[in-house]
Amino acid sequence: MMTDNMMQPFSQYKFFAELKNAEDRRIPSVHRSKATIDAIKAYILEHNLKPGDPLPTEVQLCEDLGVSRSSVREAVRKLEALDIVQVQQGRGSFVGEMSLNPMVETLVLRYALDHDAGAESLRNVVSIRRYIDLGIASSVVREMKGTSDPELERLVETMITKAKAGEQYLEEDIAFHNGITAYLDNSLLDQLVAAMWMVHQSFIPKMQDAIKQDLLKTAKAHALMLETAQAGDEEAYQDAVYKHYEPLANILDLN
Amino acid sequence: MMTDNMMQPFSQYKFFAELKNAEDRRIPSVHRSKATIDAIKAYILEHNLKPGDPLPTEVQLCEDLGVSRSSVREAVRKLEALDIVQVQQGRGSFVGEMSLNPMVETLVLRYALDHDAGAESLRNVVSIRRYIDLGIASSVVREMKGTSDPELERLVETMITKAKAGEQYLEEDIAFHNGITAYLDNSLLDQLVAAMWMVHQSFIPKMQDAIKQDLLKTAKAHALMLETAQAGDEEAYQDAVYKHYEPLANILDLN
DNA sequence: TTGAATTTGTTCGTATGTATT
DNA sequence: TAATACATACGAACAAATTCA
Repeated sequence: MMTDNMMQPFSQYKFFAELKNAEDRRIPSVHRSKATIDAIKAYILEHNLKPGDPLPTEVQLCEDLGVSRSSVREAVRKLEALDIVQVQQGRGSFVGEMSLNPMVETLVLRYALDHDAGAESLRNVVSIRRYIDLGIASSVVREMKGTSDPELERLVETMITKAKAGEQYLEEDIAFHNGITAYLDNSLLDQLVAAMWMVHQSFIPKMQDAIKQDLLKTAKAHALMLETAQAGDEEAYQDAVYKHYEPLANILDLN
Repeated sequence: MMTDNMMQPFSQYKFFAELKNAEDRRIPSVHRSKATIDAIKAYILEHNLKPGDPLPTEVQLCEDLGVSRSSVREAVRKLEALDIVQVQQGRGSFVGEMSLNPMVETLVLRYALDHDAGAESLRNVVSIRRYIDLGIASSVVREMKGTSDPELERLVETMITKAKAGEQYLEEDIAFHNGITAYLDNSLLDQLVAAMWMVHQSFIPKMQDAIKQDLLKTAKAHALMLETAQAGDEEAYQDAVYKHYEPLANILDLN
């Protein structure tokens, strides 16, 4: 079932090769939106455009592809939803960042849908966050061993201070985790961690009271993660990760 | 317990509540597409619809929201791109699966963009796959210890057989990894692993020759993963994971 | 099998909002 | 302030797919 879908992302770009060989080739009369999407993707690939680079105007695309304005607009809308294209009224269309934000949006909606499975859904997200933190332990420790990081230390300080004052520290929290993954030089990982964190956080407001008493515990776990990583102790780092998720694990019945 | 509170993070959907209280309230004249999207999302939430459930027709939405058909269509297009809505010509629109497929599509394009950094992009994806496999080791071993799994064993057999014959085993490969994660009872993890695998595989054709000689090595690593998991040996399982990615790690210069 | 009704797919023309110069 | 370029929105009309009598 997945084999067909799987190969699709690749073969779809063949369309452009055909387009090149026959400039006057027109898109079939039905389902032009899909073909138009492929054509725009192909245009980006062909010209090796990077995020922020301008795309042809809607009218231009209409002429080049031989489709109507509406079809082009609907195609652009789809690409916009995926953050492949950014549209600015009055200016034009540009190549997007292709971030994981659309995924966040979808997951947040999806996990809000069935109320019964809501708790389990949040459990899934938190689980994955912990899996990743455990899985990167070895690499993190190797990269951070013997280093010092004033920025991360400042974040830890701030989180502990805020925790003691009973305040949340959402920004510092994500900044800390991204500061850790930054050592791994993997931009996709950075985004994935940030995305999971955002889905996670979008559900947190409702359980603020439940975790409020554990704010300090989590804040100190961050400190422990930083210490153990810099000390080069992988096992202790993984223990710190478990401690970090312990308050949530208790609430969500994570095992 | 958290069911009702679960709605809280979705203050963005306040629009719909306002719409209900003032029936004649119309969406602002500019950027209706965004508001229309929110309204459709709200409709799904409000009616607690599940994947496959039918949505109102385009005309219906036009009347209910007081916007033109074009606006509704563009809004639906965006939701379709995110797999939040599925549209079938002649039948209607339905709630989508909200899968991670859109993310796969985006990542494949994004990583196909700059050929120079293409290798590093693939490196990122493979790295994440390995991080996850390492991170779930502890839980996998705990869940699989002392069990037996004819299906997984059959997959391992097939992969080794095909490897010896010099054949690829894409389907068996992903089936194996999903068979492992199945023990963790985390549907989002299943999809994430499958998604990363698909992004990964979409780049494989380019390096088929390079990894062809390592087919057997990887196939046997799968066998080792299964054995060590069932034997309850976490450390050996992690070693098996490293072995599993070794051929790729060499090519991609993973550390 | 035919045909009508329903629903989405596509096009065109027109008017308006927005940003740049 | 005016002109230009561009995206946003609307509505009517027809095409194509699906369903059902």
